[in-house]
Amino acid sequence: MDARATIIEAAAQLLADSPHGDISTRAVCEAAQVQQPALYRLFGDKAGLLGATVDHVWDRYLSVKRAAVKSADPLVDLRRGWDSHTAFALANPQAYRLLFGSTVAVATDSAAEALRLLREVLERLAAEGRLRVSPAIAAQQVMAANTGVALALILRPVQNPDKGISERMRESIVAAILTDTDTDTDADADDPASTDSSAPTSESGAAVTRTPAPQTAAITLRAALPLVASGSFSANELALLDDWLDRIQNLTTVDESDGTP
Amino acid sequence: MDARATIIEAAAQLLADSPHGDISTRAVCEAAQVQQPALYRLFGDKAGLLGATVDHVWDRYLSVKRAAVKSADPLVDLRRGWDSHTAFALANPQAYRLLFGSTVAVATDSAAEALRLLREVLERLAAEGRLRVSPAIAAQQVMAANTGVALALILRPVQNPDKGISERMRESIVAAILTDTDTDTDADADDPASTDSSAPTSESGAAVTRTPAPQTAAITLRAALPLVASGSFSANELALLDDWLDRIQNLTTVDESDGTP
DNA sequence: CATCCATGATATCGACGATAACACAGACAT
DNA sequence: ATGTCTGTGTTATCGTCGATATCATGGATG
Repeated sequence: MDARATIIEAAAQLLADSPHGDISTRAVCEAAQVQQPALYRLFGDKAGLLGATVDHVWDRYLSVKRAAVKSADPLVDLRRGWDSHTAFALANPQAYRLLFGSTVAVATDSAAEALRLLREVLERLAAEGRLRVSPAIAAQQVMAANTGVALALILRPVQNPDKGISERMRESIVAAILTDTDTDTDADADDPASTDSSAPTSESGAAVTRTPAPQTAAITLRAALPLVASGSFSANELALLDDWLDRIQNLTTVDESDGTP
Repeated sequence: MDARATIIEAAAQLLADSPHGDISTRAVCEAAQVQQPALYRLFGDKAGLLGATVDHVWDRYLSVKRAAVKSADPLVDLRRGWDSHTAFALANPQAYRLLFGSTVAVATDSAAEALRLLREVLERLAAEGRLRVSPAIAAQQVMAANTGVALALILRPVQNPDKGISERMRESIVAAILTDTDTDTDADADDPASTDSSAPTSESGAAVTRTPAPQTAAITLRAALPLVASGSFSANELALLDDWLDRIQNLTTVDESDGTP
């Protein structure tokens, strides 16, 4: 096998196994059965090695992404791209941190292509007159928000145990960059998993828009609960009421026209 | 001066001057006129030194933030918090990267307090019935989006030369977490200087007049209660919940805690 | 005075990034 | 065949870094 490929493979493996994302060139050389000068002749620098390694990991990911067929609706492709971005970040946290959380290896080929694919989808949306802002600005916003949630999930899993934050942020950004006439197709024509829990309150369908959402009311009441704490309820009653309000505010979907047995 | 404070000051200075955010304990010791064992006795570890340094920079930032007076409209405070967060990231890029772009020194006191301040603002919004999601979820989303744009501005200034991305993202997230009746200001908020006075012109009238009355929230929730009836609650639970909401909506206690005119 | 603890200073260890110096093999032209 | 050039493998080394062992000193306190 090519020595360069062997070194990159070993570096990628060590990087994935490293808990802190820091690997040493010596360890890479030992794993790849190569001396240090060979590594420095091939990559010139440790940054070059890391860049090539991350580029390789991204390339494996992008090859799958490139093979994906374009949907008829570019909005579906946009959502798929967001989800695959988040999935890649969670699957390769160390490589992702190197690419999006540090100044090492900026603007590698794969990262540029990822951004290019995103822009292509957004330009398709713009061609259909569904974008509220320019594709360049929309791409900036989508990329920044996506990296924000991905880094939060990677770096702070304990503070952000909620796995739905990616879907929520995705729908928020989608609603922000799309025109108003397009915000009705958000929650239904999507992957069958559980992404419809993002914004069921106000605009998911015609059924709920008429009545005030109980989630919002529960949130409001819960926040105002300390004002009534003193006189009328015991501590236990308040605790139980708070539990129930929490249950209501976390309800996923309340469409009465759907799901009722 | 305290040796610990001297070391932290020197470390902060070196960190701010470092182009890549990597400082050595030896350089810190030389700058602070201290031997290495002293540093290790005081901070135990390099991570401890970095954590204390970043904590110190954050504390300076938070002292300004804490001193800021609360506005009558929590939405104004939310926007101010967002802008100051972005400004701090741009003013202290290296410290910001350490705190939000790496696993070093997670969950320090200052970072926790920053999140707590954000949650306080969001809870005030929730108490006024203007929040579409729970304060915890809204805080997650706001923080993730804010760090996303800040890191994009810091790490990729050439790819993101647009300085309005922070304001755009801010309004997108604001529109996403607020209820529909409150989302009328996102049309144009590009003015970077007058972020404090741009918003309240059109909405502060409707917003401030809304009192954080638990009675109103109870009425709203009670009206929406049939939507959550099936599935999550038993008939007896629903009956008791309805009784309690009735008790809350009939409360006659006057809230003297809030002195807003 | 004796004991103990906090601080200071020197030297050192192992790991790391990076490179110099040298050896060796093949390709090619003359 | 000889010489030169080039690419590659090997050893040894340099300077830096994080971290620590070791010893000395200087008070406090009893």
